Amino acid sequence: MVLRPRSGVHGVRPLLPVPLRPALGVGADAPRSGPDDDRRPALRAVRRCGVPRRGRGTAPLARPGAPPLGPLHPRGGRQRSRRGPEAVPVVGERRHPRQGSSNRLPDPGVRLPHPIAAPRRRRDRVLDGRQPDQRQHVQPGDRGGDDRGASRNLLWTGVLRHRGDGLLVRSDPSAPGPDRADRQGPDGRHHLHDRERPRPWPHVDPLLRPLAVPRVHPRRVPRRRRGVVPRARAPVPRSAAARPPDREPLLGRLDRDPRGDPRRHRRRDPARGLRAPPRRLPPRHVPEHGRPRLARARGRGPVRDRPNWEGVALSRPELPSRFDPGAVEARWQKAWDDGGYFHAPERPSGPAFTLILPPPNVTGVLTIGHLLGGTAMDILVRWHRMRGEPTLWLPGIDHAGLSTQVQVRRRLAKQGIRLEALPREEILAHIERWREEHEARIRAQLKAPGFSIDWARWRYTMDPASVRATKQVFVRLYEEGLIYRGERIVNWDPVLRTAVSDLEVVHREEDAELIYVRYEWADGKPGGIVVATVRPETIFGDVAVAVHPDDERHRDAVGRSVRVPLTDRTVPVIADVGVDPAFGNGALKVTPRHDLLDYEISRRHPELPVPPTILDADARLTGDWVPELYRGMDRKKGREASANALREAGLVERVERTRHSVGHSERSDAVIEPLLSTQWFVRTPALAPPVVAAVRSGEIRIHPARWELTFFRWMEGLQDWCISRQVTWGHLIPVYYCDACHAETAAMERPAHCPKCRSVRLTADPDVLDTWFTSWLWPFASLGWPEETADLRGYYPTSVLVTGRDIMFFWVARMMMAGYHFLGARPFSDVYFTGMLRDERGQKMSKHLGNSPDPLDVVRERGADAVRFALVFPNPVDQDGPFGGPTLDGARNFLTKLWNVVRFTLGHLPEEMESPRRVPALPPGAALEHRWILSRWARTARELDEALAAFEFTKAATLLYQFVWHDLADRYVEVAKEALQGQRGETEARTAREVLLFVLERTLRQLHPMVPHVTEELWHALPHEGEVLTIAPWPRPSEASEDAEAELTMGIVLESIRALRNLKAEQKLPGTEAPSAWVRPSGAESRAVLEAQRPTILRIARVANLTFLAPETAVPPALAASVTPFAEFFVPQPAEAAAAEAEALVREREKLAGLLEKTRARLADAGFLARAPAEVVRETEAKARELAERIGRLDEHLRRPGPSEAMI
RNA sequence: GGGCGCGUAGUCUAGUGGUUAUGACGUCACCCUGACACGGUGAAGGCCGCCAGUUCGAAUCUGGCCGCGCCCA
Repeated sequence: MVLRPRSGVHGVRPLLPVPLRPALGVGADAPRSGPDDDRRPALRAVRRCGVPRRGRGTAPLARPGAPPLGPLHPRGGRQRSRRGPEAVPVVGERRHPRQGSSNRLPDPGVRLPHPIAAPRRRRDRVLDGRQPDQRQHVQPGDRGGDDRGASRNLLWTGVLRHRGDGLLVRSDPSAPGPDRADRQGPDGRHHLHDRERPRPWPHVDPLLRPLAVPRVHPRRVPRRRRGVVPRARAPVPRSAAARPPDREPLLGRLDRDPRGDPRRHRRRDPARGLRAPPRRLPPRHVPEHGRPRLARARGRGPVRDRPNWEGVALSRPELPSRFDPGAVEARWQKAWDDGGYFHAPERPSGPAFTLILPPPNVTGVLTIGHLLGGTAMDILVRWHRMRGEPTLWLPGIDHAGLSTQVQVRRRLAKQGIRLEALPREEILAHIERWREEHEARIRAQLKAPGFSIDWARWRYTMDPASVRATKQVFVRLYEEGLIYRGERIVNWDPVLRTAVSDLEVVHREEDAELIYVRYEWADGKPGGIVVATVRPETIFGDVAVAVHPDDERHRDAVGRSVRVPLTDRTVPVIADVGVDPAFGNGALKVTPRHDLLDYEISRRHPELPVPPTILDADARLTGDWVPELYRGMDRKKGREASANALREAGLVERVERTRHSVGHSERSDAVIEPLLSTQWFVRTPALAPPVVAAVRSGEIRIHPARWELTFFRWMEGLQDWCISRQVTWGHLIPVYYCDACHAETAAMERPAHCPKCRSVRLTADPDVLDTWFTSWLWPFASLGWPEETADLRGYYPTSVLVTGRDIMFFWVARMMMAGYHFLGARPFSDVYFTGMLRDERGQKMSKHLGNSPDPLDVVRERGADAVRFALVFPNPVDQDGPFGGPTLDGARNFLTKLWNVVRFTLGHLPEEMESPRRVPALPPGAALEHRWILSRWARTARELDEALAAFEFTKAATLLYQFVWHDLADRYVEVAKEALQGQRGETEARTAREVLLFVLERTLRQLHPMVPHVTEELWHALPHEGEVLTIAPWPRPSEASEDAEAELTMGIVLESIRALRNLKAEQKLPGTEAPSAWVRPSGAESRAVLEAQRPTILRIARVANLTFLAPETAVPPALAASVTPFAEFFVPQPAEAAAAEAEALVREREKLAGLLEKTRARLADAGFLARAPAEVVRETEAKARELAERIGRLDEHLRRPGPSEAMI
């Protein structure tokens, strides 16, 4: 290493003065501009500051999505001080006059333990194995009262010196009292003292108290009720206890056992010599349920966990330290049900928000995919409901004719019963039983996640109303000539023995033998024409050999006749443009009844005979044209037999291996047999124009928009829709045939006689309708159509359709057709396609792969809210995203964080705190952080609304996640702690409480659509107004105002903290240590900010003091430095850190040099100077100056003498 | 074969013309800190798939190539 500086000074003083407001370009005219607008240069300037954060991160500032600062958490500082020398082991307020009576001031510099903490202190002591008495007279400057080293001294003296006695015990009697027993929660959960106290929150509907006061919850029963030595409180591990032992965790790490965590072992295992000498633990701390809570074991669980060691009631039952979804979810789901909040009004006042649940197959089981869609729907529905709109989420199930019959058939087959052999009534009875079983399960699956569905409006596609609607639609289309019965090639499922629609056919590539068969000339001349086929068994149905008219190779063959191999028949060679000359030899055998293309060719050649069918409903060879030998063979056997016969006859020219696409039935997986048969069809192309127009005009919007393209492509190539199915289960086709005159009649009811010949002998059509023929009416049939119901008037058209794009054609497009055709109005205004989920290995989740767990299981194991949040964060709902253990863990962790923020807040709210009706008015001189967090909230709220309006659920979740965790918990709570605890006076305390409560309460509302249960629970714990959160009004972002100046100033504070902490870490200073620090601001403005915020910086960065240096002051040696654009920060550098520091400095310098080089190159470019916007040029110049100066500073510091020569 | 989409730290992901490229998971180090160890602090980790082009300037726009996925045939 070239440079071996003796002293490390990290970074160089920046050129940029602190760019406060003037530099921002933020005027009153841009109050709502986002972070990426003209404010950016200034933000960047701060972000650019020279804190050596190699590799990642930028300054946080007003950047909502990019909080680079780590959470602020004072490690010691004031807190540590409190437990410091004068850590008197107060036993309880009433017994320790020293503590509670504020009129007896201690000596300056002597700190009393925080009164609230008093009981806990003592317990800590006891657990430490020390007697209280031993600690009674610890003096300032003494070590902090635990066994963690003399380094505390530094902190101690530093804090004291710096702050004087300003941090001493506050004596304001109106502040939260010192007696924890007096501090009631705002939630009304006064398990012990309700009797003695008035209800603190009279506005809480008393009816809800049983809900708000979850007495039933065993975890909430105060410890002392259970006896003096409570047992481990058994937060029953859902993992081990709740899950049947034979079941594997579904999603990996569902039940991560903390005992398996090596880190914990490390700490707990004295044999490993790392820490934590074995302590004598009270019996209750012995982990009994596989979940050793370390903190608890060390006695730091929630207060209510502990025995009442003083005999003093802990009057505030706290929330447990973690959210336990099980009981909470059930309780609130019941409350919502009982309250009828999800029942849409019969006659909505004003425009309603309507959402139709895509009806699941009644016999199916919901998958995680359904949960994804359901979560998206619930977010929308709850959001709109909270915005005060009449909101309907209508559920239902689909009779799913074909797939239901398949499943019932399978079940019967296991009992040795062949479904086809049963009479229709019996089949229907079997199906009905099956439906009952599954419908209950589906309901449970929809309830478990907490979907806010209007259960009272549950519908079924076999409801009488639906039957009526279906029939009516059929008859109407029949009368309009849009339904017809015709002979067409259909996709025949030989297993289910029914036709299926194109969409129900799945194509798969399969290997096959392409056999080149010579069709000999009929006139006996040598040679013939060679036809390539993969289906030699269909030779028996040939009526011609076709070649392309332009194909030179076969020009002479056209018009001649060939003998069909293995038969005595001769057929002509014809020319047709439908032949693909590139396939095989360019000659095609034409088998009209068993191939769509062949059928079309034969229709263009009327001279060809109409052949008999050679494959029956079971796809066995049959009919007169098939030689006796082959009759009754299935396709596979017939293929082998005919191929062998061809070989023996010497007609096989050659055989190629090939891959071709084979259609399989979606339901039975049977190979689809194209088969000419008589079916009913809808002329869908006639229904398409208004639909296409609607999407083109934006009357119906598709999200994400790129699917419009796919949509149009399909709509433009529409084929007639085959709607008849040869199965039992479904809506019967309402058509009757006259036995006498064969007239056909479509009618709602069976006619008494034939309208033509008056015959009374009529036969009903035996077929049923495609299930989708009912489903496409769902948006209005489920509302009562064709009756003019109130629901139909009030809730049609619906608002949003959320579904998977795999049924875009099956269902979505057809619903649009039906909506326009039958009601003349769009069925919905927006279509939102969810993505698909991948498992942890990136595989698509599907029932086929067996990697899609039952939503019920996942919800049971992980909790509904965690699952819901995991589905929208951090994974895009509109794209395919992963779903699994880590994602669920992240969601759970977030909920725990939220939970604990509320828990913390509750601990700092006085009893009389009221619900935050409006944004708190900040008194003059209120601390910066209050303005800052309100601004951050307002910004987040605005962006949240924008995201939700754009169906950007992931963005919405991310915004809230970042806000709650980074802004609120890590920064605001940490910074405002001091104020909250009353150490900055009552005014500040009140402001902090009001601001915290406001922000938290609003944020809970905003999170509610995503995670309804936990937010409902927490909301009731806080002062609030209204019955339930579910119907609380959605917060308006404008309640608070965005304050760019506050965000920028706070950014400087946060960045200073980061710089100092970073420096400390660089110097290998233990995190517990609080060194002295120096700062050299780059200008008066930054100096003002830093001076004003000095206490915060000291506390959060955990430095003992902060000395301001004048710009020209020489920096003492042995200081390491960090440079930001607004100030240079210094901390002492231990000798042993110098070398590492030097390396870091060099690396930093090299990096900056590289940047500078790039920047200068740009400035040297004439094109850049000429064409780039002036602002960009200016910025670049400033950047170059700053970089140059920082490099200069680095060099300067690299040359300074090291700490060995001049230790501070 | 046609169409659409996607390639950004080990993994997932944000980012639609000027950022020292976002966050999370995982990794490493320190830390049980009076809300949270499901936690805190700090760190390491990226030729933004490759090659051209457009542009003063490209992760971002265009084209080609490579790889992957989906849909249609």
